[in-house]
Amino acid sequence: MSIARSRSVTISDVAQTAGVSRAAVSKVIRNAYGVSPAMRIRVEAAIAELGYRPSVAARALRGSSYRLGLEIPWVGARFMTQIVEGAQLAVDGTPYQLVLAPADGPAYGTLESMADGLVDGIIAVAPLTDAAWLEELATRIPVVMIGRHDHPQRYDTVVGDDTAGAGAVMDHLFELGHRRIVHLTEPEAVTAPGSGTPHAVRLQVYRDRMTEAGLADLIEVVRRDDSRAGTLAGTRALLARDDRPTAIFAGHDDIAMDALAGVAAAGLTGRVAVTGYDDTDLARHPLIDLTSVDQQGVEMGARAATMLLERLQGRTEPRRHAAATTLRVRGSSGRPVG
Amino acid sequence: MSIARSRSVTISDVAQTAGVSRAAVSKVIRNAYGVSPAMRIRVEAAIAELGYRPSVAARALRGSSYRLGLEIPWVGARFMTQIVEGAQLAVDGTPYQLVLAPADGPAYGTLESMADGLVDGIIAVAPLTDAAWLEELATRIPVVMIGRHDHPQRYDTVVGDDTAGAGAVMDHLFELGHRRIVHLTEPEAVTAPGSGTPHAVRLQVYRDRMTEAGLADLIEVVRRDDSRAGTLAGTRALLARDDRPTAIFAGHDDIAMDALAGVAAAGLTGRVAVTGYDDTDLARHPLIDLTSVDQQGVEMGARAATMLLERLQGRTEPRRHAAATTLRVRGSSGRPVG
DNA sequence: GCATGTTTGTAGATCGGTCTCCATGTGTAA
DNA sequence: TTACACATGGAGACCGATCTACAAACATGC
Repeated sequence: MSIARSRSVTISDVAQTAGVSRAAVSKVIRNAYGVSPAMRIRVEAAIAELGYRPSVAARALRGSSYRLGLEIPWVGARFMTQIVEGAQLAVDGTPYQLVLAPADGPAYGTLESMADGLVDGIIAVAPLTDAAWLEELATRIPVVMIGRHDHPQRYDTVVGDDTAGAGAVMDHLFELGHRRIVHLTEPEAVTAPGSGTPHAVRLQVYRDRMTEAGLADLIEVVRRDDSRAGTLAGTRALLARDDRPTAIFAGHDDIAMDALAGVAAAGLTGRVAVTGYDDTDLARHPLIDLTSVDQQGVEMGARAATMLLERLQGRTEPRRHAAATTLRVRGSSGRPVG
Repeated sequence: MSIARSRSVTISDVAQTAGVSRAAVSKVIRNAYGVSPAMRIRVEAAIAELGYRPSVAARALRGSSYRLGLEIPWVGARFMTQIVEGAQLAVDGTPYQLVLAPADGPAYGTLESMADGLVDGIIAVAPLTDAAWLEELATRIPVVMIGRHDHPQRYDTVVGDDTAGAGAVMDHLFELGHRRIVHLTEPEAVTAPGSGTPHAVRLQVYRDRMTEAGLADLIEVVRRDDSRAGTLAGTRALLARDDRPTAIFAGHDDIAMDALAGVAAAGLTGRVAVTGYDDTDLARHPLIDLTSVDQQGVEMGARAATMLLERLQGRTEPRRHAAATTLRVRGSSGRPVG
């Protein structure tokens, strides 16, 4: 007994039931000009009676799909939770729906696929994507990028103040008396000098501060490779040395979690300071208690969505929002030991 | 200087460039029958030259959008990471794209909005959604539900073996010598008896096992309310009592994290056993080291996506996949203390 | 009463594909 | 050579909305 897929209710069905034209129904649902109260009532009754819902595909073909696409690198990244939450907040109450698309690396494929008519606008967290390519994309569809330090012409950016944030971390560690500080960050590709990614900036700040403090020869950058296991091994090797670091400045909280795991595995919990970035909910957990930089991820997500909505209203000049940062000092960063 | 939004390349442009009809181009991109090698080459050249990409909206209007929708309750839920990862794996290599939609509660709105033509099929994690409503939805679009113990006629289900999983937890705690075991779970709505949600089943198993063990009067169910703060307060109140529980069986790992936080805040870390469910990546972290039930979330996500793809191929009889569970014993669950 | 302006509702083109015929060309069997 | 099957490409309807132009109805001012 196979059930035939039931064709859904179209605008024509509503028009017929209400005894009006399709155009009239369209006007009612779009709240357009030229509808008498009497007709509105009849049409709305018909819509309710039939349970009509406009087809997104048909709408998108002519006008807009009322969908906003939010591309994120990996659902598991804790920071993304903040971004998504913020974006959702900003979109609530508007006629727009948020749609998420997970992507890998520079996300060209995912971004293209969203631009293929799925959504009216795009918010993306894609630090590696080529700026020129994005400019071109932005000629086809409104775009807001999160976490880029570039100054684009056709899209908006929302970015944290990584210079201040990373600076606050370094200040904090120096004040505690740390000198042998390691920076644990993302792979090369994500931190290439001049690439303008948040992690490139944080890395640069680390280097600069170390140098300014006369600790240039203690500069050490460890990269997390793709596997968590690799990061763990790297961290352990680092901690096994005689001149092991007294502090680890991790590029973000997820990396910091790996660092904490490495420190714990080496039996050094509490004896090596660890700091994170993003102030994710885990950082607040008493068993983690991670010093981290709050860059207002929720606010960033909300701003990005708001900017996108503005663009959909017609704005074309680029905007840029820089989120302020606050260092949240917690138990994971103590004075140097041993 | 406002840049006009550039109209994108359509199938007609390609047809003109290649000197063939629109229908011919359509055939080529769909890999349909009736295309000579010569024409294929010309058309493909034109496509490449113009950088043509078919409009999803237009395609969806007639045929399919090649998008699969995955509805998830909350991006922050750790278990969802596994589901999404699995689904992504299963979809990779097919012409389909995965699209995520966050939802709240029963998700009617979100599910409707996906069914409005955005996607060709739906995977959803929505334990609260009414079964009859889903049956109706499934007449309009293929549906696969994750985490439901019902036996639907028109949609597929992928569900963990909650009876075995929760049973394994209780066995484990009993073996360790625990008697005063509290079950920390979701709000009432999610655990209503007979609702068939995973959490309702886990709760029932808890009750049954306690009763079978002659511990009926020690049964105690604490619910996490919406706020994390509330859960924490509840846990602390629980732990402040003279007859405080020696073990907390949490409904899933995120709840277990709250429980661990509560235990830590009460200064009882290591003295109260805590178990979770889902075996999320956090459970493996040495600072958390949480005993948890592995129900193969990645596999569940992958199965769900595969089932949906099968339905898109034409299958209509309902299928059901029950994932096996394995208890991962870690440091968070020790023998009763004090 | 008539010209004019304002509402109100409709007809029909349009968006960019898919898909069902149908016409033509080519190869093969009788 | 004729008949027929089959391979190939195209014409045109269609999907379900939006939106412009326009017609009809109605109100207003002189």
